[in-house]
Amino acid sequence: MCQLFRYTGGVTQETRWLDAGQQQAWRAYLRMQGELNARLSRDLQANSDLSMADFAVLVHLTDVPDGRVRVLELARNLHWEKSRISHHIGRMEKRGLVRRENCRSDGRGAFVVLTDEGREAIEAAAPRHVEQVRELMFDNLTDEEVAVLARISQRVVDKLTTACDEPA
Amino acid sequence: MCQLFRYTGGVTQETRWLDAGQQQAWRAYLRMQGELNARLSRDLQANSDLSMADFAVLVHLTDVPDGRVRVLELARNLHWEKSRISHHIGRMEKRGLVRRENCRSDGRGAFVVLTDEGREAIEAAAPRHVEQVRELMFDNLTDEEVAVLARISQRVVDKLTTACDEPA
DNA sequence: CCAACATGGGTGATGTGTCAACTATTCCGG
DNA sequence: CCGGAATAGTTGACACATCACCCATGTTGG
Repeated sequence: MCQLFRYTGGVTQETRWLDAGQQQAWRAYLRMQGELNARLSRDLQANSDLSMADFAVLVHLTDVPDGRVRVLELARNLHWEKSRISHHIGRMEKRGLVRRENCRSDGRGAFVVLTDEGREAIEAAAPRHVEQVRELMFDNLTDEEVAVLARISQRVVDKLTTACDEPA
Repeated sequence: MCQLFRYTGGVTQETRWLDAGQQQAWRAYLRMQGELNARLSRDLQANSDLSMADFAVLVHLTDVPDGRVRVLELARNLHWEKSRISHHIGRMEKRGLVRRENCRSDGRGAFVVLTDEGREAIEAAAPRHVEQVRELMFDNLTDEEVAVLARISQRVVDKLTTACDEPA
């Protein structure tokens, strides 16, 4: 996922390849993305026995009344597919971090509910994880760089959400 | 992977939480990272029947004499673990994109070799993929933003590679 | 020469994400 | 009130990444 754009030959059509600066930025970005994720995941797992995905789910549950959310609302909020949520909730349920509950008002629906065990897990995990994000990312960045990162990310996300029909 | 840092209460220790700007940047970054990856992967798969990982391997192989590399050199270059490479090469071999070859000079060793089919696959896939990276990412960014992204990424990667022993 | 160790690489189990297909309920027009 | 469409959620098959462990070959000190 890192040397992606060394490839610059062999195709004769008029493809708009990346210029040198863009190539460098893209490779550096891919590498940061891959390794930062790997590192955070590994340490979170080792320290707290949670994956980043577990963490995201638990965070959202602590942030919602009664620690109860409808499954698809959780999915929308995390920008996950419904099947991903479903599988993941199943696995977390097995570990006792959450439990499912039927919804009275809509027979199709289900709630995901934070268990005490889940709450303890996230409260134990969060400080260390945040500290690590700070250390690996933000302590190395100026305020302006943080602002630019936010701006870039937001712009790309916007582009992604508008460009969902185009044939690519 | 996106609402990670709404969590700001419930812990009384003196944890250095993220400030508002950092939280926003972190969430936006996580979301960009997740969705950009998902989108590029999905389209690459749909258009060319390759994953990002396949692509990365094939790119490296086109970039090396005879399209032949030792397995661990490939791993080091992509910053992958050896078992990841091994599994992945196995799957790519089944699909005819690469093949393995024994190494005479070192009986333990093995080469990964690009097949004609693999070369055709990467040459067919690359232009569209690059075009999409441009469209989704670089066409939305000023030159300065690209430079900042590269700088940020590089600095975080450096931090990651130096901070490999610390207890997190 | 040989025992210990390092190195190159593979394997199987497990957790995870995606896609397509499925079930069950609810909604909505006639 | 009934039949079809939409909605909520689950399931199974598959690709993928990681971990721990394994085997074979090479290397090195005695």
